[in-house]
Amino acid sequence: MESALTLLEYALVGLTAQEPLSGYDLKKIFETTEMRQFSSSPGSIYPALRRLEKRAFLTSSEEATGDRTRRLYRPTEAGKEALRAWLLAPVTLEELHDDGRTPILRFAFLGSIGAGRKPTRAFLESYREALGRYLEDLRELAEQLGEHPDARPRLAILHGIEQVKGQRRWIDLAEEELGLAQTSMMKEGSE
Amino acid sequence: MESALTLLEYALVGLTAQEPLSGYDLKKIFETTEMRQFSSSPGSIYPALRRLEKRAFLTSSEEATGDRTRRLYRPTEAGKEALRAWLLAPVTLEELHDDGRTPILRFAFLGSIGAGRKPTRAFLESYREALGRYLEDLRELAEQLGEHPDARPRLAILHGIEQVKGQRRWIDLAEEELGLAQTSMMKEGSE
DNA sequence: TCGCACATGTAACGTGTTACATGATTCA
DNA sequence: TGAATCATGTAACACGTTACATGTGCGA
Repeated sequence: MESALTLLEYALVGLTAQEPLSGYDLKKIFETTEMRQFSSSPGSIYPALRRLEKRAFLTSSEEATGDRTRRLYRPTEAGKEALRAWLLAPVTLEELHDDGRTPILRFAFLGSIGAGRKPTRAFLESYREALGRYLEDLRELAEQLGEHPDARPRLAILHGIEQVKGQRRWIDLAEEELGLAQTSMMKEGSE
Repeated sequence: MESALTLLEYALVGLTAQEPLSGYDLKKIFETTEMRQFSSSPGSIYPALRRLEKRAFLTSSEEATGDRTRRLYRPTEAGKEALRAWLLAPVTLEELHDDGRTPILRFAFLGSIGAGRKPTRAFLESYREALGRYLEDLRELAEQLGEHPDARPRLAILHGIEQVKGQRRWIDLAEEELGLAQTSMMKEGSE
C-alpha cells in the first residue's frame, strides 16, 4: 500500500491501461468526453505523468506515429496493481460523502483491468448498500429541517434523496443489462 | 467584480449571512450536516476566515457567549454583494460540467439573502434549461459508446442520464412545494 | 481529576490553476 | 504563407490537507 493517488492520477493510469496514450491524447479525452471534471490544461496533466513515472506507476517511450514523435505512457505492474486495488474497493458511505462521482468513475474503468462479472456484481452490491445508508442519513436530515422556516434547505436534501433514488434505479438497470440479475442462483465461473 | 471566491469561501459567507458564527460553529456545521463536502479541519476554515476578513468580505468581533470568548464572523456589505451575485447567477452547462453539486448548494443558500419567489423561480428555470442541454450531450455520448465492446462506459453515461432525470423531477417537485407552478400566469409582487 | 468538548491557530507539503512559452506539422 | 492543430513543457500562485500545537471550561 502507501499508494494513494489523486483522482486525476487514477484516471491517467486507468486510461493508459486500455491503450498507450500520450499527454496530448489524455488532454483531448479530458476536454471532449464526460471526463471534463478533470482539467485538460497541460499544467496538470504533464506534471502528473512525470510524477507517476518517477513513482514507477507508469512507463513511457518516445514513439514516432507517422511523422511526429509522441511520448506514450502505459502502466507498470505496480500501476496496474494500484489501479486494481482502487477499482475493486467496495463503495463506502465515506466515498459518497467525499465525492458522489467517484463510484461511477471507478465503475466505468472496470473494463481496463479486465474485471469480469463477479467483481462487477460485487461493486454494484456495495454501491447499493452504501446508498441505502446514505438515504437513511438524508431522510433523517430532511426531517430535522422540516421545522426550518425556509423550505429551500429541506428541498436541497430532497434533491439528494432524488439523486440517490436515481442511482438505485440505475443499479437495477445496469444489473439487468449485464445479466447480473440478483435473483439468479447460478454459480459463475468467469473471472 | 474581481471577486471569485472559492466554494468554501462562499459557503462561509452564506452561513454567516444567516446568523453570526464562529470558526468552531462552522467546523461543526461542516462535520454534522450535508456540508461534509467541505473539510471541517481547522487548517482550512480559520485561514479562509482570515482571508475573507482581510479582503473585507467578512468582519469579526470577539464576543463572550456565556463564559468563553469566541470570534464571531458576519458578512460585510461587499460580502453580501458577492454572495448575492453568486447565488443569483443562472445555472449554466459549464457549472454542471465543473461540479454538479454547486447548483443545489446555491439553491439552499437562497434564503440567506432573503431571495423571494421570482429569483427562486428564475434559478430553477435556468437549472432546468441547463439540464436539458446537458441531457442532449449525454444522449449523444451514450450513442457513440454503443459500439464499445465493454458495456460499462456506456452504462456510466446512462448513470449520468438517470441523475439528470432525477434532478428534473426534483425541480418539478420544488416548484410545486414552493407554489411556483410554471403554468400559472399570475403576476408576482414579491421580491 | 480526568477526559471531552470548546476554541483557535500554525507549518509543511502536494497539487491544481493560470499564464506563458516553444516548436513542428498540416491544411487552406 | 498563415492559421490551426499537434505536442510538450515551465513558473508563480493559491488553496486544501495533514499534522501538530495550545489552552479553557465543564461534567462525570
